[in-house]
Amino acid sequence: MGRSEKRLLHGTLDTLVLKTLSHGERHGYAIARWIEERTDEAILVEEGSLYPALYRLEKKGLLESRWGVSELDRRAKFYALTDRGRSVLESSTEEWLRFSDAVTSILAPEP
Amino acid sequence: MGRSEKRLLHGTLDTLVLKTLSHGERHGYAIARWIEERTDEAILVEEGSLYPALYRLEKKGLLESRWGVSELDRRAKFYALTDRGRSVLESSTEEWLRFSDAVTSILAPEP
DNA sequence: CGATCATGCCTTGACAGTCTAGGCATCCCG
DNA sequence: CGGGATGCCTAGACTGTCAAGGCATGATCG
Repeated sequence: MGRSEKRLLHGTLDTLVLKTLSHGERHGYAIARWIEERTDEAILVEEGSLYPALYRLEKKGLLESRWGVSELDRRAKFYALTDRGRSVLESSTEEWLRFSDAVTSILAPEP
Repeated sequence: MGRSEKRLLHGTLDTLVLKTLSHGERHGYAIARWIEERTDEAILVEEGSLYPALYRLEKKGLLESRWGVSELDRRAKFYALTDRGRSVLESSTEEWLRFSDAVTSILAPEP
C-alpha cells in the first residue's frame, strides 16, 4: 500500500513495466496485477499511471502493442519489449540499483 | 551524477535531508555537500531542489532554522530536526526501505 | 431479473517535486 | 581583474503520479 510511497514511484514505474515484459508479452491489466502480486501489494499500480506509461513507452519505441484476446476471452492490448526497450531496461536497472544503494547507504548505513 | 536519476529523487530528498540533520545541526549548503560526498556523487543535490525542500520541511514543522555563521565565517542558515522531524524521519525511512526492497526484488531478483 | 464485482481500456485535471537558469553578496587566488 | 567557491534564494517549465470519472463485457449472487 503506499499512501506516501506514491511519490517514490516517480520514474520507477517505467522500468518496472519494462522488466515485467522481459518475461514475455502481457496486456496492460496483467502487467499491473503482476507487479502488485510480485511485491505483495507493496507497490500498487494505478490505472491512471499505468496506461499513460504504456503510451509513453510505446511512443519512445521501447514497446510494441497489438490487440488480442485475454486468457478470459476479453479484448486486450498486448505489449512486448522491443530491442531498444530491452537495452533501456538494462541501463535503467543499473541506474536504479546505483541510486537505491546510495540512498540506502545514507538512510540505513551499516557500521 | 544523475542525468536520468533525477526523477528517482522524487520524494526521497526530504528524507535524505532529515537524515543528514539527524547527525546534528547544519546549514543548507553543507547539507547538499554532505549528501553528495556521502554518496560519492551518485546523488547530486541541486540548489533549486534543496532550498524549496528546506522551506517545505520547516513549514511542516519538521525543521527549525536560525541564522548563524558558517565555518568559513559567512552568513548561513542553520537547520535542526524537531521532534516531529525525528519521528517522520523514522517512518519515512521504513517506507523507503519497504519500497526499495519491493522494486529491487523485481528488478534484481535473487534466484 | 437486477445488482454488483472483476476484467479490460482510456482520459481529464489537479498536484507535487524537480530542474534550469537566473539573481545576489562575499572572499580568495592566480 | 577574473573566476571560482561559498552561501542564499526564486520563477517558470516540466514531468509523472493520482483521483475520479467514463465505457463495455461477462460472471455471480440474491
